[in-house]
Amino acid sequence: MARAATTSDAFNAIAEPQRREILALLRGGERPVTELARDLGMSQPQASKHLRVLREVGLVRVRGAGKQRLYGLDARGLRPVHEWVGGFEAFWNGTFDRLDAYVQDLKQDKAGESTDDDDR
Amino acid sequence: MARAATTSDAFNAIAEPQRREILALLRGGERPVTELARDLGMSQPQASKHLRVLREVGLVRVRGAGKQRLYGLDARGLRPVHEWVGGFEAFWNGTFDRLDAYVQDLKQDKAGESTDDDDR
DNA sequence: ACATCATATGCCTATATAGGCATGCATTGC
DNA sequence: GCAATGCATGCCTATATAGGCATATGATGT
Repeated sequence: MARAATTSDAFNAIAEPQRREILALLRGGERPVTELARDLGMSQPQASKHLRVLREVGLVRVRGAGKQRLYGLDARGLRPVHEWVGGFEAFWNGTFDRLDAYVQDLKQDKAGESTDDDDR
Repeated sequence: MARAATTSDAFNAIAEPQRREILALLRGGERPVTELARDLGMSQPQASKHLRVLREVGLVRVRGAGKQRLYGLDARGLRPVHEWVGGFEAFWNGTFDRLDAYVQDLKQDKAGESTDDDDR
């Protein structure tokens, strides 16, 4: 099987750096495709394709403004991502540093190998 | 070109649901591959492969404990992700609701087209 | 040294992505 | 209606992923 579709998830959608850049740019307000493409140094088709992905996962919205199509941010879909990742905050904070705990173990292991069944 | 490597980024690494589950499980402490595989209903080789990706992006660490290899969480790499996504918090909060703002514009645009150069 | 248990790798397949390019489609203005 | 502008799509390629399966590699105990 291949990787999950980029459109399956906000997680997958934002895995692509350029899409992240697009989203970042859109914080400044709505923009037409061409402008995004120019500012990010990508081709118009590429921008359109990335925007399509972002639209399919609901991170972006379009509205036609005459000849143009203005893309706007809809960040609500990022909330679950933020929450999921936030669930690990304690672990990089040092507050609940599981890492330290086992870096200790690591050092002890240098001396005598322990079975460490207590950590399972 | 293909998608960026899963190992290129924490963003890419966590795009895969099973890898997210692994990370979540590891919050409970270190675990050997087999156990992870069993608990998540995946094959041992698959677990090993996912763990390899997680290890390559630094989200996970291994330490040999006799015959076993205990995998432990190293969430520090998730911090940048959290921060990036957090940069959008104002936009799903309603605090700085760009979406509302432009729904307003939408209505106004019905009447008179504005050049919007102020928003660039 | 050997059998055993725990993991890592290799190989094969199906899928689809990002990107380049050309072109279709839509809206506007003349 | 027609030309022009703004975007979306289609087509082609290279790449590599997730997963299944078999097997190599590693460490342990006897």
